[in-house]
Parts: sequence; C-alpha cells; structure tokens
Amino acid sequence: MGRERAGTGVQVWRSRPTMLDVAREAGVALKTVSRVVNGEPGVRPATEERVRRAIGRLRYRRNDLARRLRSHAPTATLGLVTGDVGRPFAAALARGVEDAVRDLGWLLVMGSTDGDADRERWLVTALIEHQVDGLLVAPAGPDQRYLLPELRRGTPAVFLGRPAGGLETDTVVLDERGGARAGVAGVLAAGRCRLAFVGDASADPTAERLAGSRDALAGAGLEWDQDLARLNAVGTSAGEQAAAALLAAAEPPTALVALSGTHAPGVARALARARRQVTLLAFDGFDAAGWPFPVVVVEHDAAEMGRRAAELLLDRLDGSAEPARRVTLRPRVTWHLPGG
Amino acid sequence: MGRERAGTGVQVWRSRPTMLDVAREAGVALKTVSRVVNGEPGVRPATEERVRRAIGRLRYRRNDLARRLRSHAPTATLGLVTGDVGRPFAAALARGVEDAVRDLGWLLVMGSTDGDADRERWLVTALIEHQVDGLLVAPAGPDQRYLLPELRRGTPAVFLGRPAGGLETDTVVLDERGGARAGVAGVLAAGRCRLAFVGDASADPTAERLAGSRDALAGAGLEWDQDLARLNAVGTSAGEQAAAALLAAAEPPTALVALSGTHAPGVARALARARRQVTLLAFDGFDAAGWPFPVVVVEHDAAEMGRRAAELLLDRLDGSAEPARRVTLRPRVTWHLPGG
DNA sequence: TTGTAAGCGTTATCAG
DNA sequence: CTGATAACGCTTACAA
Repeated sequence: MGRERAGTGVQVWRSRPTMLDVAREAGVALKTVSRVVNGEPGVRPATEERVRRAIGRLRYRRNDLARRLRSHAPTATLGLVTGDVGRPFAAALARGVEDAVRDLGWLLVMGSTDGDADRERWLVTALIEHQVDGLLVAPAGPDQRYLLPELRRGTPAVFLGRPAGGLETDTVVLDERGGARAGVAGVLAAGRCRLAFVGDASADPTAERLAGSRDALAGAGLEWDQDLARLNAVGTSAGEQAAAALLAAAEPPTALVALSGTHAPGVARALARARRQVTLLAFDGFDAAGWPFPVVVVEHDAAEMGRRAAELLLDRLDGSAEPARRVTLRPRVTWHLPGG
Repeated sequence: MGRERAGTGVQVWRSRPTMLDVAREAGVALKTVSRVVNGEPGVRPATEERVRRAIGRLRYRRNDLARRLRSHAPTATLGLVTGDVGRPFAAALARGVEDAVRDLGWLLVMGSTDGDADRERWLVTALIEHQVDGLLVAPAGPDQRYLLPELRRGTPAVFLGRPAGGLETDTVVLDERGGARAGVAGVLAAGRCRLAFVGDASADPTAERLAGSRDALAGAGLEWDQDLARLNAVGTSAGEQAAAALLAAAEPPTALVALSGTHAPGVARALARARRQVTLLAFDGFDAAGWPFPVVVVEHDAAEMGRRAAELLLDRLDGSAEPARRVTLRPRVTWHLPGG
C-alpha cells in the first residue's frame, strides 16, 4: 500500500509509508516498530536491526500529527505575532525567541498584523488551531479578551511591548521613559545643556520619551523650554525642516533629540547640512555610523526581549502559576563620536 | 469529560472540549456538530442554532490535528529555513513569503541555520515531521540529497540564494554579477573612471561582484588595475584601513567599491574621515543616508525574492510538474547624493 | 435532515 | 521481549 510506479519508471509514493508498512516489511508487529522509532527499551537488538533496515528501505518518517493526537504531546511550536516580521526590530526579536527554544528543538510559527486588530485576532486563532504550545503577541488591537478561554485552557501567552487589553498575562515592556531619562542625562553630563526636541506628540512612545527627558532636565535643575520643542512634525522631512529651523535660531541648541525613528534620519540630515557640532540623541533603530557629529543612541535589545518573553512562556509551560509578571527592559545608551 | 473545577472556584478545562462534548451539550449527534463547524449544508436552522450555542458555552475549538489526520488536508503551513531570521534581509524575505500566502490563510514556520549544515538538516527534517506543505530553503550545507525522498513523496521545495546540491529543484537566485556590472557601469557613466575595490575574495558573493565589475570596466574599455584592489581585507576595520590606504595614495581613486556588507561601513568611515568627494559603491543592506559623499547602492529586493519563491512553491502545490525552474532577480541601483 | 460506523497513523494498555 | 487492541478527535461513507 502507498507505493506505486509512475510512467517514467521512477518510484513514487502516493502517500507516506506508515508504521504498519514498516511492520509488514520487517515481519514484526506495529508496536515493535513504534518502540524502535521512539527508542523505547525492550527490543532485542536483532529485531531492532530488522526494523531499522525496513525503515531505511521504505524511507519511513513518523507522522507527528498522529503521534500528537494520540499522545497529547506538545507540538513543540511557539506562535509569534508581531506588527511586521520584516522590520529589523521584529526580526531580531524572533531570533531571540528562536535562541531561547532552540535547544529544546522547538520551532517558531510567525505572522504579521500590520497593526490590524482583526488580523491579530485571525492570527492568534489560526495559531491556536494549529495547536501551538504558547503565544507571544505584540498586540495591535486594544482588547485581547478573546484570548481568555485559551488561557484558561492552558495555552499561555506573553505580551510584548504593551500589556494585553482586559487580560492579566505576563508582559515584557520597554522602559522608554527610563531610556530617555538616561540618554538625556548623558547628554547633559557631557556639557550640552541646551536641548531641543523634534517629534510627533501623537505617535506612540513619544510621550514616554518626552516624560523621561523632562525627568532628566528636572534632575539637572533645568527648565523645560517650549521654544526648543517641535512636537507636531509628521514624517521624516517635517522633522528635517523642524530641526533646520531650530538650528537657524538666534540661540541654537547644543543638542537635538529626535523622539522617534521616523524623525531621526531627517534631523540627522539637517544637522549634517548645517555642519554644526551639535549632539544628536536618537532612539531604537537609528544607524549612527558615519555622521560628522556626536550621536547618542538609546536602544533596546530586541533579541533579549524575545529571549525574556520566551523564558516567561516556557516557565508557564512548566506549570508555573504565579500571578502575571511584568519584565521591564532597560535600554542601552551608546555614544558614537565622529570619525570613531 | 474534560471539565473540572479548580480549588479557587474558577472553572478550568483540563483538556479542550471535543465535538462529542458539544454534541452531548446540544443533544445531537457528533456528526451534526461536525456539519455545523464545517459549514456543511443539510442542518435545520434550529438545530444549527442549538449547536452554535453549545459551542459558545463550551468555547469549543476544532482540533486541526485530528481533522488533518483523517482528511489528509494540507496543514496550510510553509517552512522557511534561512541563515539567520534576525538579519534584515532574511526578515524582509520572510515578509515577502508571508505576503504571498497571506490571502490563502497560510502560516510560516521558521528556523535559522547560522550556516550550519547539520542544523539545516535538522530543521528541514523537523519541518517535514511537522507536516509543512512545502519548504523554502536557503541552503547552508553543500549537499541536499537527503531531501530527495521527501520531494518524491510530494513535499516540494524551493531553494533560495543558490541551488540545492545534488538536487533539481526550483531556485531563486540573485544576479550578483549583473548587479555589480550595472552599478559599476553607472559610476563610470557618472565620470568616475578610477575605481578601487575593497573586499575579501574568499567571502561568498564577492567573486561574482568582482566579475561583474570587470565586465563593466571592460565594457568601458578600461583595464583592471591590480594596484587599486585590496581583496584580502577581513572584517570591517580591515576594510576601513584598506580604504584609507587607497585614498592616501599618490593617484587616489575617484570611486571606491565596497564588495560586501561587512566592508561597506568601514570604507564609508574612511571616506568620511578623508573628507573626499569620492563616490562609494556598496551592496545589499548598506544604509546610504547621511554620508557626505555620493553613495551608489546595488540592492536586491528581499521581499520580492520571498514572494517569487513562494509563488513557485504554490505552483508546485497546485500540481505543476514542469522541470526545475530558475528565477534570477535583478538588483536595483540607487544613487544617494549628499544633502539629498 | 440526522445519525452510525469505520478509519486516519500513532501511542497506551495490558496480555502473552 | 513482543504483540493485540483500544483510543486520540476528527472526517468520510453510508444508512435511516
């Protein structure tokens, strides 16, 4: 059964051979094949050898579907839902998750939401139907209560970036406020006291970064100067224009803070064109190499985020029943000096 | 069955409810539940309603494993094996694959080889045991004949970056030689005739890029000048030093070609420090923004690569039996002028 | 319109 | 040590 010849004379299998095929080929019972395949004890070496030969001849491969259906074994897969797998941050995050489960022999199933709450829900549902053992979700929508029954049934979920809406789950978040605070404090400590800010106050982590910046300013005894803030720049080139205007002022800033990844390249370009030794403070994902002025980058380690999240998930799969935990990741502050 | 109470009084399911549970809850036969779940016709609206209510009460979710085991339905998953999911090129590629199968409702299972042939084989085997419907593989090892039985059994594979060793399969490759030819020809056309090369001849696509460069030089009637080539620079800083040396020569080049992504940042730094209006030609993955000299980037569209590969795979899954096809992707040449 | 029975390929149970 | 038989949760085929 399962084998036939194609017209060309090349042997082709219609369907994969099963344990029963192997058992017949080897002249043993099905269960003996199962024992050999799973490395269970209690098979005479000679018998095992016969079975192995039959497996080789038939090129048998165990059907995981059937195995898991019967044994209730975990699928050894984790589901990862992020905004866009193609973005470097998400990619590094995925890599971190992979590293965390690699030695266990687990695999990663992934999907992108593109910020669409419906797609998020579709993905999560599809992953659950695929029987993933756990979920890592960077939420797109505001409400994740649809996950509640799954959580209760024992499929754990860890949230990334921000907590689940309406749900108590383990969460790994980035400390945007603390990062901005540290970055700005560093710039101030380096003697640059006149800081200007470019960003879009309506975009997501901007408010936190602004708050952190003000913390640092206050800590240094400095006042917030509204004239040095351009917080309604939408898009990269708007950021560039805002930065250029700030630099052209009578009392130009000694440091510029680009509050988002969208604005940073524009601000940097404005600075490069102005040929001014003004320090640039930028956040995640800014390529600091090669600029002719000092650049301070505040960035999170995406791979670590993935690793930590995976560890929380594995801990739940090990049966941990603690209350929902929150891990806050502190960013790294790096200085890049021109010509360095 | 399957339900019990935890100590806290919160209702918890030990195992997921099955169609049988739903059938009992609704007072119908199991098959009727199956009909409702799968949208099969021939169920009276009132009955369907009863079943739906039971499904809602029990929060029933169909077990895909069991369904596919019995029906031999495809798993609606593709396996993707690349060198490192965390690298931007691989990430964009994954995104391209996702886009190609998204409307079909398919998912992506991924793994990184880190260039290790054993890991590649382990991943491919694991993916096959997970019953993925098709494989996309950027090969790490030199020999993929181990895949032959799977291909014969009807799990198609498409190779990425280079063809499978010892196997005839569909393949999507990048035209490194043509890309270099086009890039160098562009630089020459812009009037820069003295080109220097920095790279590591033993690294992978360097030979092809070098060949393309020589094509372009020959096409313009120029001779290859060995004095302008530094082809044994290992690592970024070695590239930086080599570039600095070239720029310090008596007759410095008017354009510098960084033959790999490793070398490009170093060469760019050397150029920036030399404050010279020398054109830089770089390849995939170089961030061209902000440099104070002209940058030409020759780059492939990773997402398109993924999309094309996925299309080839889907075509095979539709039953196509043509001989192995090869798709060659032409790169894009982009100019970035300083202050632009 | 609804239900019954068999079976997918494996593992679990228990008997020889 | 080895094997028969039931069961996993579902779909297929067929009956009522």
